[in-house]
Amino acid sequence: MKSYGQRCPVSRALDVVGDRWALLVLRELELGPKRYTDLLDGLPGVGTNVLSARLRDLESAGIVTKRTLPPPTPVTVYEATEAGRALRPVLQALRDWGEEYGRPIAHNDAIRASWMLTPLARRKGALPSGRVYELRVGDEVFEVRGARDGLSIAGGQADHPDAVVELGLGDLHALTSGSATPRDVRRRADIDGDDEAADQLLRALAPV
Amino acid sequence: MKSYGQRCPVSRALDVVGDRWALLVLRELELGPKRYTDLLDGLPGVGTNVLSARLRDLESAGIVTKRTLPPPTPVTVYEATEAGRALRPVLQALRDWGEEYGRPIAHNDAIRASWMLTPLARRKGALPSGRVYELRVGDEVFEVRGARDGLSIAGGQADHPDAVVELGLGDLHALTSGSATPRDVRRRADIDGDDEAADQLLRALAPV
DNA sequence: CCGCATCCCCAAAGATACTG
DNA sequence: CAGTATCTTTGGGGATGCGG
Repeated sequence: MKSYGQRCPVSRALDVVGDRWALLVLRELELGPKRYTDLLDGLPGVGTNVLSARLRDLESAGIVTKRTLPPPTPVTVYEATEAGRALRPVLQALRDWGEEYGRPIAHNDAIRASWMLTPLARRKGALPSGRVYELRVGDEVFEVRGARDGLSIAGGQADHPDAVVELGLGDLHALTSGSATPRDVRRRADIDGDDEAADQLLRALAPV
Repeated sequence: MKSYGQRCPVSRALDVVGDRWALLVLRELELGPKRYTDLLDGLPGVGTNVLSARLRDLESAGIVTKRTLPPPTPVTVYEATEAGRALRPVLQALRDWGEEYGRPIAHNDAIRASWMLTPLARRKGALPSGRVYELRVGDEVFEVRGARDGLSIAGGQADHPDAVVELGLGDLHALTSGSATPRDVRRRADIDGDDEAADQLLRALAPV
């Protein structure tokens, strides 16, 4: 994109992340590194050329790094750098504003589990510290951990989780939006491991 | 712009304010209502057609309102609505990020006094409550007020200011960036009214 | 399959001239 | 002053192709 050419920190920020899809790429990387195709799936509507261009831009701006994981599965993943993680307050401010004043929800909007889970990260005291859970929604898998300052969520499988909970996209949406209780969802969820832990996880996903 | 079509508050926010120039229009309205031509001047590089399109978009999105001031000078001004003012945290987060990670400053960047002053608004306890100042930089005029929770800045002339301080763009930049002291700037400033008040104002503009 | 690059087309932005 | 009209240029959406 062309620079605004203004000596103003707002416009200088937008010179870097003001391009279409740019901030949404960062949103996708909030829960950890992702592969190109997973980014494509998390950004429905983006063209493959646009995504690769945006990743190149963000990489040369020092906001994203491309890393190749070691064998035996040499996949390349994209990851937010320090500067990229520093955009979290921007994303959070946009999220807060969008909830209240953004475009109204349309019934054919695309939807992803990670979009519902990201705002729950760093929620205070929702889960016992040290507990590890695996949450599966559709083909998305997340590791949820209880930490002393709240809960953390990352994309990918969990190591030795206390419980594995699998539920549908609709159930997750109902749960996080408050239109269903943890108890409601529990009956339709597929639970593996400690039942008590699974209950903790479901309660942690419901609004306070 | 085309909607992202995603049920995510971040993208739903960007559906409304993600267009080029949109957030910068809100930046220009942070210090109060502005006329079309003043917006043009505060947004160097924007085309007249693009600005009018953006204002129309933002108005129909309920973020900006167009108001015609009563006679004898029937000028039309644009003003941020409640939803527009609610974008302040977004602008502030972008400002913070841009300071540290944004595009580096170029020597031919355009520059405006208001871009330097906006981040100073609502600064805590910088000026005695109730005091009123007028600050003139080039052809931009601002009203600065001491309030109990900090200082407030608005565009336009002040009513019965305790002091009127006029200084150059370079001096303001030097002052707010810390490369010049209030004492340095004072000698080159044009001061009208209470000298003590003028000193207060200059000190309030310098970094803590 | 994954990770793009290329191509074509259209919509939006840039630039400038002009008007009520 | 406050825009509209017009033209050019750029960037994004969509499809396809292609090497590893």
